[in-house]
Amino acid sequence: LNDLETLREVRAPAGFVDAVLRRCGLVDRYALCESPLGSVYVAASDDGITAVMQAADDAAFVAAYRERFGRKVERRDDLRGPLSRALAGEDARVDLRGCNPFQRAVLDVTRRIPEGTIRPYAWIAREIGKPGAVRAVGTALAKNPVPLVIPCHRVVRSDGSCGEYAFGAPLKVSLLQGENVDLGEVRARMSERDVFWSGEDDESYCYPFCFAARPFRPESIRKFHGIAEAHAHGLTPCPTCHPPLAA
DNA sequence: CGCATGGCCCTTA
DNA sequence: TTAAGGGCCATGC
Repeated sequence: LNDLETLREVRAPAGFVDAVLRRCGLVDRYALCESPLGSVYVAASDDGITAVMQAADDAAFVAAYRERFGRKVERRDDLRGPLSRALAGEDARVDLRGCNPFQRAVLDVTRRIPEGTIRPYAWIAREIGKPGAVRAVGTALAKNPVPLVIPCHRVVRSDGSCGEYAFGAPLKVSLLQGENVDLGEVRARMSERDVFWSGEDDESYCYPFCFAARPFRPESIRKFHGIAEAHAHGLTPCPTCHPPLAA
């Protein structure tokens, strides 16, 4: 019964499901996969993906994995395809058992940031109900065990600058460029404080960085200084980027 | 603009 | 128990 329930919940590619459900002990499995960051080691347990790491070779990876997660991990090349698909953004299960509730909340929100989209650290903090914990959000993302799968590279500073990244800021920039995110434009948009945007026929107002949910056409953008002005036009907060409801 | 500073919250040693 | 320090932020020059 347990296995049936698990099977029902898994939304990962079929090959991955098979592998994950094949209970062959308490040892995690890994494969070397190609990614936008180059070759990376990706590991999984029965519950989902546990780690995405760079390492010099297999021995170094196995040692680093044991050091960080306290678990043994063995190579399984037949997982390469499924794990690669997960890296590419396909829906896959993730095993975050090593994360505390705060970290998990941060990662859960970060995971829902769509490709080609960015969000500020401060936005994540508000989303998890801890608007003051901005800095701690950065720390939590720094320890993201599954970068790319949980796209922490899409979290940037509130002024639109890129911010730090576990694999180095330059790689963060190129990942975003690969998703057609124009950081220059992002920066320009976010330079205006307390300004909210809406499209011509939209019923809601957004943070200016809400450009994936709402591809504003330049000629039809309406800008509001403060949300009171947006409310005066009968607009409601965007259900995706959740701008404030009241001042 | 760019830079420095104090503040903030959470984790770790 | 405490203190230090981080993928930050808002201010104030």
